[in-house]
Amino acid sequence: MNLKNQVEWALHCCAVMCSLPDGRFLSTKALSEFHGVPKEYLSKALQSLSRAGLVETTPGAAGGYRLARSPAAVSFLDIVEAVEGRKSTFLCANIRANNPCRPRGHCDDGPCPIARVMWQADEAWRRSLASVSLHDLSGELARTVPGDVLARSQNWLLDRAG
Amino acid sequence: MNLKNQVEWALHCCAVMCSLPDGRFLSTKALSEFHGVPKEYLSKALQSLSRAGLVETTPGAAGGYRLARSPAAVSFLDIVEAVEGRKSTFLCANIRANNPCRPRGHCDDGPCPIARVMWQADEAWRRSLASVSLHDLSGELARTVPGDVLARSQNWLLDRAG
DNA sequence: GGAACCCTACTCGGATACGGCGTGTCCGAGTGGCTTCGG
DNA sequence: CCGAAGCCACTCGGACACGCCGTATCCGAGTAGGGTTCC
Repeated sequence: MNLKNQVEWALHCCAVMCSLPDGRFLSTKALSEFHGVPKEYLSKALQSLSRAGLVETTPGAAGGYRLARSPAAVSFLDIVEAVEGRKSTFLCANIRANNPCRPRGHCDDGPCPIARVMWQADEAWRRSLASVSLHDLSGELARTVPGDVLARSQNWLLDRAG
Repeated sequence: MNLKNQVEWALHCCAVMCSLPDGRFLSTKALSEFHGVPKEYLSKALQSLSRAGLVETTPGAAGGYRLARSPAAVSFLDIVEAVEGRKSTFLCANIRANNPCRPRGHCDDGPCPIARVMWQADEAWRRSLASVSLHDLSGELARTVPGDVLARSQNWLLDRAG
């Protein structure tokens, strides 16, 4: 019951893409070196984001990624689901149907009450993630990270991207 | 990012233990046959519940499991955490520390803002699970499952347990 | 008839095997920008 | 001097290897109750 580390990487990549000037892209290479993670594997996470329509890509030299929408329109849930998938955490095998005392054809329709509780918790998790956008995160970062570190990071990335 | 199927089994086992008369125990064998799951493996889930103090055991013949507390005092979260563990679903590797522009010793204290959002969602998930008790589940079952099926299941289990 | 004994059924923990998936790497196809070469 | 061809860097997708963990099974130690046997 762990989220994959690609989720963390994708979130950090989206975070640095928030303050990307128009017309610029961040390459996988720059992002991987900036975060200290393997380039080829990080590429998988970015491809997931691309498949989900959260980021745009440009092929070729000076290519790379940038956000496809405004930071305020991208929630944590969007990113987590892009990487992790949209299926529920709890998989109901409907084992109540194995009850030897259950008449045939009974309990086959309608969700299992136990599954319903688990799915409600899943919903709460998703709601919480959906309530925070990349814009909110940017604000939080601007408040907690010294301005010079932010600016230097920005320049460091732009130096290495098209 | 899936909960193990043992979670589902443990929840169903706890559900049937709710209406167990005082002084009686349900054996692993009975529980496994009732739910149609492998006995030896279900035993692992029950052992997890036992380790967490949610159920009591009696060794020997006519032995088995019963709830250690009243159904109202056992939440879904208790059961899920007993089987799945108590650690968060999001593991923060603190990759922001790899930022080449970050001055040494900076950002090392205080949680990563991204991790904080993920942990808040985790908290929401846990709160949702903690808000439903086995007592609530029993009520829901009594409302949705026909009384004769409940009674017959009860007797079926008691016939096979001490 | 009562007590001691054995047998059985169960819990509990460890050991083991297998498969799937997360993790990580490598490679080839496609594409766009830059450099270089030729007219 | 200018256009075209080649080169390079990057994206994207697939293939592959490795290791961990969830799944599943088996076995032995310990224990309590019931049946059996012996006094």
